Amino acid sequence: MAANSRLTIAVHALAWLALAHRRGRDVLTSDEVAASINVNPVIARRSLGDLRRAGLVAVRHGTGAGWHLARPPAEIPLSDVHEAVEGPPIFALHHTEPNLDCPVGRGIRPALSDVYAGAEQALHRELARTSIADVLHRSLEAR
Amino acid sequence: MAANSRLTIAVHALAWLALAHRRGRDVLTSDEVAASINVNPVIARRSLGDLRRAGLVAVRHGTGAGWHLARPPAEIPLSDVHEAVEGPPIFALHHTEPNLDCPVGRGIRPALSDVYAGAEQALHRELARTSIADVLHRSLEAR
DNA sequence: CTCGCTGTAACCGAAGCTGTTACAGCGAGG
DNA sequence: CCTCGCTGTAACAGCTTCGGTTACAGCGAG
Repeated sequence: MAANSRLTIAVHALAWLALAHRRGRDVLTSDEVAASINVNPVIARRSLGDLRRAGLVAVRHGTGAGWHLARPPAEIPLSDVHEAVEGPPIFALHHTEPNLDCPVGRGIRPALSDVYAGAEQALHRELARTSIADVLHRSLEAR
Repeated sequence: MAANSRLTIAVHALAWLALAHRRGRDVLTSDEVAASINVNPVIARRSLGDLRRAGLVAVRHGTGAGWHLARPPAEIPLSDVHEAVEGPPIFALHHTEPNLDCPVGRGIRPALSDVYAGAEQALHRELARTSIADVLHRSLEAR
């Protein structure tokens, strides 16, 4: 049960909001979003809250409340979604300080930090190549 | 304490083996490797075991036993190390099957699988640009 | 045969994530 | 101004993963 499905949940929610809007539904409640993803409504609200803080969705309160996209789906790259829901970095350095009597132990951390930063950037660039509109389009045709 | 430092530990071990070899030490014991990384010897052995299964290091048994690189350090890209010690994939799909009554729920999984596969490949390509020899060189000069 | 090191299994504690319950806050509509 | 539905968040349980630790069997050079 313990893996990073946060990006999956967020992308699913955004794609569903985009499709609902195209069908004339201006807003969806968190329960409706959760029902499509098949997760607990609180999970959906947590994800939607992350997306709201990142400015990707907006919420309406009161009677007839619900969520809607804050931008056209073609202008939401997955890299933005990833940033919005991002958990811990992919790679971690040593938990405990390496042995500084060893020449490798003294200099390896900045060297690895550079490599890991480059790897995260590469990931980010790759995710930027796909938008929510792309995901929605491929989901609908892949049937 | 719960992050992926496995790649860090493996790269550190390989760089230390490379440096020791350059200094005339043909093999290192797992205790010596662990002392430099400052981790428990069993952790070092688990990592070295992964690297041995991937053909990156070799082990000598009996008296005078120890570990040594199976290839020159310049021919060990970090992508190979990553493959050797790889844990779970970066992104996971839904834990439970999405709601198939929703058009998004029906088609989103293959669409996301493709995106995630591309992201992992981008990561792999980026890691392939750096070798153990590069890491060792930068570690020694970054003082 | 001895001795040092390898190779694993078993277990612990910490941390993260999902799932669940519970409850305060907000605002449109009556 | 009160009601009602939905949002927003805290608190907790259960599961999994990871590193840390102990313990022990296996192997081979001398």
